[in-house]
Amino acid sequence: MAHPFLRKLRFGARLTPEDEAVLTSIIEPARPVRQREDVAEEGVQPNALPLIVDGWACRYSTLANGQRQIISLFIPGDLCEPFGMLPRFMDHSVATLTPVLMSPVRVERLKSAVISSPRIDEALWWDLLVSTAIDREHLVSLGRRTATERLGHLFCELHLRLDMVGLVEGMSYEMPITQADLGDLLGLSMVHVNRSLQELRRTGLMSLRGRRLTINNLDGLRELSYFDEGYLHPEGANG
Amino acid sequence: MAHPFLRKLRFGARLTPEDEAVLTSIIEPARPVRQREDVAEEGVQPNALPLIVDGWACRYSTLANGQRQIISLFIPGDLCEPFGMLPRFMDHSVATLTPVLMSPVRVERLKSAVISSPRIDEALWWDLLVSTAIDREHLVSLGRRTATERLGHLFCELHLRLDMVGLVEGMSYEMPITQADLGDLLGLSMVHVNRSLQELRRTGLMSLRGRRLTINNLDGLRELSYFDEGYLHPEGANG
DNA sequence: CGGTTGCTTGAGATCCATCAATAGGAGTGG
DNA sequence: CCACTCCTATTGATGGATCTCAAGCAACCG
Repeated sequence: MAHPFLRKLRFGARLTPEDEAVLTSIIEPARPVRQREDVAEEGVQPNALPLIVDGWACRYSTLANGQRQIISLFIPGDLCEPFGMLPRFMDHSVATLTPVLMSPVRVERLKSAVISSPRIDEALWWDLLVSTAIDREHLVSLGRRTATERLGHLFCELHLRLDMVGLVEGMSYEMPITQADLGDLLGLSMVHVNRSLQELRRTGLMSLRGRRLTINNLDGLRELSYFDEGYLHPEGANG
Repeated sequence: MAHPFLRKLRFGARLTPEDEAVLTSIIEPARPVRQREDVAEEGVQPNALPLIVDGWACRYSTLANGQRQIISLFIPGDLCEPFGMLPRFMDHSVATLTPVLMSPVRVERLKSAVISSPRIDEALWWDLLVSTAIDREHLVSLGRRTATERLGHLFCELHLRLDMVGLVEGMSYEMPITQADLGDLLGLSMVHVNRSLQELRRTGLMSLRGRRLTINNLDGLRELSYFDEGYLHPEGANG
């Protein structure tokens, strides 16, 4: 099975076999990172971007009063520094939520890949723009959706994102993070996440047993949470 | 007085007089846009980015139930499409909040300016990265700050952003948007914005009479709202 | 003036947080 | 295999934060 990074980028541009070979060659061997560990940039390599191969991670911010807010959620195939190719300043921390396999991607090799192929260039810009669109939709959730709507919207989004990298089986997928993490992601308390999940289960639209999430009624869940897949651009940058 | 766009970019790189001349030359004459009007990209020009010269605008999203969430707030000197130089898809609408003077900036002229000077390149990347940092901090506010904290944080941020473009006099500045707009920006109801503003006034940290906001105790307001100016990088990309 | 827009206030309901306690499961060491 | 601990999920009770509905007021503007 193809690398999740490749699988995802195929949605952003029509990559040729040569493009895929180039991309594959710049992904260095993955190394394990333990659960709940900060991924300092140097922890990987200087001038290298952490690419998730397996497991989930996040970018987060901590307020002076100790509250945590997860800003972005990263799943397999995601670059944890989508702006990595740009001059950048490290504003926020990146941490794993589960055990993670992570490959360092060297910036200079990524840059030469971009120069070598306009399709790779297109695919990486598509990835960056989709990442920022996800963050914006996240912001809309925090501002205007109720707890159950936030959860429903997240699960609809994850259904599409995980499907792009081949991690959906039928209508179900692994959801390996804790309810406390969901709270930090969605701006809710852990207790309220728990109760809202129960309410979602009661509607019958979805179920969550153990770490496996199953969507029983996709259209219903989308309607409940005002989900419109457009922002994920699964049809590519030119679609 | 220099153009607000120039004033701001000076914080991002050490522009030479030649750089500034190049930048000035690509800013086309400003045209007025009425209050509360959508700024369709074509409304300005194809392949041109709306640059705010005077007045405030925003990017927003509307949910299926009619609720509005403002995603980004734009003040003089801001490009309403910070990703403008990239291939992009129009996800969200841009609208004016006040009467606005807006200059179209042609993408191809911006690109050649970037190529002509590494300092212009640096300044524009700095601007883009600060814009996204602002959006992230906004997300943190919606997720984890109370109503008064959100307002206080916003006013601290605006104090710095407006100061960069010369729109702060002493400790006060014009705050020309309505309380309903503040609600849509901060994920609150108009009524609650009103009451939270009163509470902030009661603390004496700031006051808001008419459309003029005055900060009486900057450190106090920052502490109240967990404001850390770092994300705005007023010292430049290399600071 | 009369209409519109924005601001303010009151009352009541709802959503969500906090505090506290319990239960289950996974790992760990004896 | 058992006792222990830690982590996660769950439940109840209560209070606080915020929303909604409704009304009144002030400023501005044609």
